[in-house]
Amino acid sequence: MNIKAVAKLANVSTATVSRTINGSPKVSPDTAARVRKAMETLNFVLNTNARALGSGRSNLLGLIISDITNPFFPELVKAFEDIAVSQGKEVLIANTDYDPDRTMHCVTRMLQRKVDGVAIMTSEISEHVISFFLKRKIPVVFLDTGEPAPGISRINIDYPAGVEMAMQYLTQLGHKDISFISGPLNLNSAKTRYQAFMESSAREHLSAKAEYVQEGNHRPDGGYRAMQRILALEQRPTAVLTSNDLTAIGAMGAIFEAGLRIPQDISIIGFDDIQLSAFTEPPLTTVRIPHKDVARVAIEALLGTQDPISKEPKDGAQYKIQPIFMPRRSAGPVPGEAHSFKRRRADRLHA
Amino acid sequence: MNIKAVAKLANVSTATVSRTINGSPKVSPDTAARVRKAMETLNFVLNTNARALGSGRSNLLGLIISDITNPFFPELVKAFEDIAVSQGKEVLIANTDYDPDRTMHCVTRMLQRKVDGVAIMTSEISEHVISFFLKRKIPVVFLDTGEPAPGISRINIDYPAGVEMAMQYLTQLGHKDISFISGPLNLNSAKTRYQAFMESSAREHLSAKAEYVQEGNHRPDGGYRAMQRILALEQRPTAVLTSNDLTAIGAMGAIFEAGLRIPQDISIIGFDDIQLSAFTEPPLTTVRIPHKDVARVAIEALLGTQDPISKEPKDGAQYKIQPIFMPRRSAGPVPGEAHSFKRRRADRLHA
DNA sequence: TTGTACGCGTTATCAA
DNA sequence: TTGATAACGCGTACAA
Repeated sequence: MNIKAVAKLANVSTATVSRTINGSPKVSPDTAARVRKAMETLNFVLNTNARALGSGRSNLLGLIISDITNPFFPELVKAFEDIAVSQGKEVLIANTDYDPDRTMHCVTRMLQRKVDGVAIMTSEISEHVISFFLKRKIPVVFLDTGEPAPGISRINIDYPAGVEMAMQYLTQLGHKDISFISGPLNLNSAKTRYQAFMESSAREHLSAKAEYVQEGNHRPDGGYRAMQRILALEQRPTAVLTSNDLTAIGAMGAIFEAGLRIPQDISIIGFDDIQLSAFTEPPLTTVRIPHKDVARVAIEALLGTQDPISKEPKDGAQYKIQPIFMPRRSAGPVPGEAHSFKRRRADRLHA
Repeated sequence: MNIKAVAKLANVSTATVSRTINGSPKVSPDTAARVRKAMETLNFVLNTNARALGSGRSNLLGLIISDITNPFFPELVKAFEDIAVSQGKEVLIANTDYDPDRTMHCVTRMLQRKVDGVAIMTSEISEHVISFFLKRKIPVVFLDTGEPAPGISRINIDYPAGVEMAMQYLTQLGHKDISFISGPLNLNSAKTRYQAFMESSAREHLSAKAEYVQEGNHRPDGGYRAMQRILALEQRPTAVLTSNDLTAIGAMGAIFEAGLRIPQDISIIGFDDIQLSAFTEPPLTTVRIPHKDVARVAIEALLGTQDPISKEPKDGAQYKIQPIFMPRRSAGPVPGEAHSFKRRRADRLHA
């Protein structure tokens, strides 16, 4: 069940079989047909290991993410895979779980499998591992961290703009006491969002009480606990911004359990816009990260970043992705004040 | 940066390097040390393609799932990966999206990469593709479908038992009019759950109105729409069972939008117990599928199913997984009747 | 248009 | 305990 058996059955050389497989134009239609028939009857399956070994190319794109359990990532993975497949590439997924050891292990896997490019969608990666890829001339695209360089492309989500939209929305609704539940602050990605909040908060001259910022873990339980701490505060904020949707969902649980209403008593806004956020009660107002764009741009960067002639990495591109504000129903006017606030339709079905 | 360079630097043959890499006992400690040092200085990375080609083994376990966007699967993937890695295996993930063509493509990928075993966690796969794996003596484990056979293991979730627990719970709370929102009924997995409901419903002598069963799509939007249809019914049910948690979450949105309360006006129960279901409002009563057990058992089946001596597949094992009922707060006594119902604590933090 | 023959990096067999 | 060398299955010059 290798190329040789096919060649024998079709009465051609292995080279012709190989050419047929790879759609070479210089193989006569009828021999090609004969070869294909032989493959069919033999149930021939190409050995990609041998192919990669011989050609040096694996047709594999690596995708490193930090937490497959956070719905944002599966959505990203799916978009990435869809586009990759449409370009004739396959995807090798690796999950770091925010663990440095495991991250290193993921990088090794990518190297071992000779990927044609890697998208690193976790900011928890030491810059020096890039060199591993660069030395081997493997194109890299990063999300959310660092500067572009030859062979390295960067995708930056405009967090400040996203946070600003949310803050503007809240201040226009009369909120002045706005809390923030961050992600784990030892993570760069979380820190970036946190800083964006702090800057926006300063710009709007809001009360910058230290207790108004509580640390979560980007998971519901962290948001839940952080919200409990916020609710226990002497002077409770009237609105809460969270570092991601999962955090917001956890926080909503704590709010309801305290017998408060959303958004009448307290407003809440998430970040990411995972599919489920349209189906919480009330539907979650959030800031969407357009994950399809992220995926598209990542693959574009990976496939376009290597000069097809010299195999030298070209100058890496830099992409900026604009978040989109998604007003739903978890954020409303500040309590106790009259505001003209158009209550929106549910929007559950219309992303 | 191949084994040859390492051999040269360490003044040994490539065979010795290979033996060192693979921890062969018959290589003297000091030569091993010399080799390791050489690997270090050269930043040597093993080429797994070459290894797979030479040895015939890939160290790769395939995992085919149907919808990575459904949180149940990432949780399963993660558990599967964790165990696989702890056994020195890697995981190749493939997502079918319920698409037959794509499914076939996934199978081909597995074959091409010469996986050492495949876990097929989607029931949407024609039984004849098994032969592809069996012919090549690749162990297979299926979830939720078919009979065990040589080289094929099966994991069956006891859906009837799971549904029965939910139904018992509801009937004991006085419910007699219980609705069911199914998954897409062209899918085997959805059909199984649907049938379990129908049987349980008959057993409990419940009103088996045809309109009480509505078809969803295993996603929130499907649950939302199905619930709207149910709410429009002349005689509304007092409780709704759903085919999975995502469906339940969508249904809850529709209930709230109709101005009804959960569980005072209507009770709802999910299936799967995804992480988020503890953080909905109210927390979702559901039937847990213990995904860690599923993952553990799957890998056990894959790794134990091939006779290590003869390489002949052993008789496949059959495993039955018992679901676990997770009472939270979305199901309560039937409206308008006095019942002794202990309202549970939230349980958000304690799975 | 087709065939021959070598190389890819590793493992495995057989000698030493 | 180590070394030399033949596979493994495919791609690809180069030749025909």
